[in-house]
Amino acid sequence: MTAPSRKRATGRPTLADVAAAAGVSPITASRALRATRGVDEQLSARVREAAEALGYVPDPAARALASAHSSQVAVLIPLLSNALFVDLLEGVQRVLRPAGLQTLIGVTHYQPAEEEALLRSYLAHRPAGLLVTGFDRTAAARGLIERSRVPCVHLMETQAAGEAYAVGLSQDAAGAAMTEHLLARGRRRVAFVGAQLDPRVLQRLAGYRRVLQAHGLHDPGLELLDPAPSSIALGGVLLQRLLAARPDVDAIFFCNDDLAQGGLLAALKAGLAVPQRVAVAGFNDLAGSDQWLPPLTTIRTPRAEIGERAARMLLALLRGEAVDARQVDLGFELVVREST
Amino acid sequence: MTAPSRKRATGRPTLADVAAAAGVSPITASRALRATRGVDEQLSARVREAAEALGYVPDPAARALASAHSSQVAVLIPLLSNALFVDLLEGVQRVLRPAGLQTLIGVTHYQPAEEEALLRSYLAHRPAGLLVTGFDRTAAARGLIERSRVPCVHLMETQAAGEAYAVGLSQDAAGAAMTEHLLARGRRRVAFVGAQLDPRVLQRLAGYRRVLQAHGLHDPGLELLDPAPSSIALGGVLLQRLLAARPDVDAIFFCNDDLAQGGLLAALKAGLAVPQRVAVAGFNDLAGSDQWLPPLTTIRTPRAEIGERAARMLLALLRGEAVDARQVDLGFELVVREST
DNA sequence: CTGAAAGCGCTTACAG
DNA sequence: CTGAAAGCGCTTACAG
Repeated sequence: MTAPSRKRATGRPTLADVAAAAGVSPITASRALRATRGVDEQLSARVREAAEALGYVPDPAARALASAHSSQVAVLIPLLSNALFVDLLEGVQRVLRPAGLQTLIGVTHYQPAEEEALLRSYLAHRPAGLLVTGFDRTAAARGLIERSRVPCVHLMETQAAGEAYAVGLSQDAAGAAMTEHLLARGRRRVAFVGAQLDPRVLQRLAGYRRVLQAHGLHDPGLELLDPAPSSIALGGVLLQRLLAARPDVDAIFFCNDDLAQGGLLAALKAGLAVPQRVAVAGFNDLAGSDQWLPPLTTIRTPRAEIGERAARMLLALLRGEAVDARQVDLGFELVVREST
Repeated sequence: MTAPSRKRATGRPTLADVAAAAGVSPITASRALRATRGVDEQLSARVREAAEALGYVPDPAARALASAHSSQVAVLIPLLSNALFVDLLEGVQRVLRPAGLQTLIGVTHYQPAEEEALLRSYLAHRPAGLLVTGFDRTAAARGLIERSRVPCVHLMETQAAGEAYAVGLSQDAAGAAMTEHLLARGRRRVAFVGAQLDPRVLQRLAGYRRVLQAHGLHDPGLELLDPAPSSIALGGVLLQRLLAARPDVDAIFFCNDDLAQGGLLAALKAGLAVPQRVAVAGFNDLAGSDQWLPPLTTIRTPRAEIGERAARMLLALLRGEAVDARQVDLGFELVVREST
């Protein structure tokens, strides 16, 4: 009888097996493999060899149960169908995976209620950390995060962060910068076309307003806001709607590149000269915007870097290291192409 | 002293608390909450009330450890930056979430080695189920899946499934259908432009070849294959390269919409009349393709349905229910617009 | 239909 | 630096 019939065993080697093979106690094996505290280097090496030889893989469930912390980080984003958030996720995973942390992706569809439900479900898993988008959530969700005491870093925005950890950029400043650019190009009737109307779009809008007001050029009739989700198709529709209402418009600041791309296609279709007749700008610098007709002027946002930096901040928090700045503003870049 | 100082307790109510409140044993409480076997309806109701009153949330780690199965399903896809896979995921989550299963998303970047590493890491979590893309993986990865005995459904392809569970469409037939369409439009020098060159692209290529060969029109010089990742920019580049090499081409079948969109933009830029001078077709019917200039002829793939159907098949397997068909072909739709 | 016992595979907290 | 004991919060397998 080589294998004693342990009734419920899974067949996978356990820490006890590794410990036995290395001739140490399970706790010592545990400590050696986690490199947690001073374990004699010789013993440590023996344990690692034994683990290697047996093909030992720690059981995350047992680990989570015993330590009250899983090795998963929950990330909540509004949408997966927006390249912006995909880039953000790639940045996050690039940092988290090498650190042995898994990413649990939750998609909120811009619905606070959905986010709250996801939070409940994910918090039950006692994630090691939490990454959430922006600050716009239900009071209940905020309470859940706080009471869970799980370290949490906020993504994309830095405004209104208060004491919270956050990595992002000033959406307001970026909106202002684009508006300044359009004015510098000699435009005077600058429209803002927004969809989805999530907090970040509204912050860009605030920047746009501030600049126009400062120049005495703000005209509420040039703001076109639609709560529908952004898309190329909607960009075309909104361009038409705006032109019908305000044929005198000489520049359009679309709140993101999807809309702007659709706007440009619609302009081409309608024979509307861009930028001669009307300048067109976007936001985010998504893939393809540089290939457009004409190439699109936009704001490049460092979303991959935001993801990486936020993940590194979270790692620091998990390790109990000091975080020098609770809020990190990674800025943006105005990319001027032929559409303005 | 109300709260006895249980040293390592988390403060959250446990199954024992619920059982005590309901006046039953923990096992009965467990069974009542899982609705697993005949528990007296009265007791069951009492347990559910107690759980509700205490705000009890089962600990997934404890559950996983005791049952040897987590409530997570690992999904491996090549890329998140392709809308195709995002739609697939949405379909999967739409079915899995209501069933109480969480989705663990792994991105392989089309690298079999990366997929194998992800598989190792995810399998350590003893997922309840596995959803993987296609059949192109390392032998080691195949072995891992098999030995894990975790139910696995394959996505997107049905070809070469053998005994495996799979939900998808015949990429080959879709490639053939598009080629037939171009021939029916009177085109005779039909090019195939492919990038990434993953198995599904090659299957579309096979369909294309088969049809052209049947018509005696196959010309290897009209196949342009580039292993680089697909993008709008690459579509433009490949269009130029093809035209330079074969100015006589009268139709171009791009292996996906990203490339085709870029090809159309480049054609516009170059003043190349589409479809008069050359017809252009894509694959997948991504967002925006209907808004293009001209609107793009393409193949609509039912990826959301594939995700849903695969998830439902997985649920059936988890419940030990019979699955009538191991392979499900959900077909495709030829969408003819003005570009051909 | 219900339950007492044992166990899942780890780590914490306490000693030495 | 190392370890024996206890425990994390559930479910399985066996009785009755």
